[in-house]
Amino acid sequence: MAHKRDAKDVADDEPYLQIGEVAERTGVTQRTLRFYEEKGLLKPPTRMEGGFRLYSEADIRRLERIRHLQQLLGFPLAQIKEMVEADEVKMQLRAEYRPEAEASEKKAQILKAIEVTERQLELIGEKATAIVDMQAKLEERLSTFHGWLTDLEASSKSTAKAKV
Amino acid sequence: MAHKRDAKDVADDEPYLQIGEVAERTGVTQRTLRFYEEKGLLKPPTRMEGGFRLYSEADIRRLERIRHLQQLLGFPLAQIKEMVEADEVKMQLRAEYRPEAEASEKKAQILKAIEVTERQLELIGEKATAIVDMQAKLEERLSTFHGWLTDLEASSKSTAKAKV
DNA sequence: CCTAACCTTGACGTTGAGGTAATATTGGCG
DNA sequence: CGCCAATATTACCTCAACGTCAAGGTTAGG
Repeated sequence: MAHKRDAKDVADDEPYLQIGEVAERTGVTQRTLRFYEEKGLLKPPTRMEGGFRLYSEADIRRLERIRHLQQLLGFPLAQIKEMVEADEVKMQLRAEYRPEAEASEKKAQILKAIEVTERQLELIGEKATAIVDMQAKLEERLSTFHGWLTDLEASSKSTAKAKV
Repeated sequence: MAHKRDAKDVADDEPYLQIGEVAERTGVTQRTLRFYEEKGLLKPPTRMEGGFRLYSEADIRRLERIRHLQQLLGFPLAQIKEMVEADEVKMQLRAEYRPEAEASEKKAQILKAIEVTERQLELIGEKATAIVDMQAKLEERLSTFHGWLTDLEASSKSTAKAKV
């Protein structure tokens, strides 16, 4: 078996993962991880001296977010990127938010957050409504069919009676 | 290929369109039309003796359905195909449905329709719920931000007063 | 220091969904 | 009939999103 690494010379407290472990844990291939990095979807992770990538939990959360969005929305990676970046901006604001900051600064941050969130809503909005009412239509048809079915059973029963 | 059935002895009361007209009317390129045909998303349309394709209104509706689904769901064409085929089955049933048919036959048809519709729901179901609650979450965050903003304005007003 | 297992970059291959170009027919009009 | 725009078929090109392979560097246990 593989030797288990002692791969941390960064911060000993945080659990850093090498690319292979991330791949295994998330079901994403190593190639895809490098590819996402290349495309700017994942920020370049920290490395050990040898150059091996070391992913943080935050990196992994981001990765999972990407995959989720990709599955969910079927958008091209460029748009997925926009989405995750927007998330990141909001996280950032949240982290930097100090109640004792200047009001004008806080206001600016909140405005930014609002802008970003609105953009996200814009990206998914149309899709959401369309998919929902497609679903509604299907469900309606389904219950129509069930209705027909029960009608049918009822009438077959009555004809049976009529025959006797 | 053998000549399965005659192409253009269909009455010309129905408006048939050539590929170029379809392309123009729908915004889909000719290439894409042929491609979809190749992939089985569109059934081979009727042809004139020379071999030119002649599309019916039904063909066009199907095409538009395909494009809609593609936009909407972001599924691969293979799945889109499943979807439209399911639609087609239902149309078919609807067309063949005669109230004077045998009950057992009608029942079978309805059961088929139900099965197919359930499959369609299955295909979009998960996606629909996921996207909806993503949207909900975003909207919630948005209103939270707006809340913060009004809080902020309120407190700035009060400090202004306090200063004076 | 050696070696197995892991990782690196680089380059080329593949698949899905078409675009583009070349060549050959066809359809309709004067 | 002759001409030319529209169409058919075939074949290669592209772009995204990875897969795969090669050649070599890195890490840690023995």
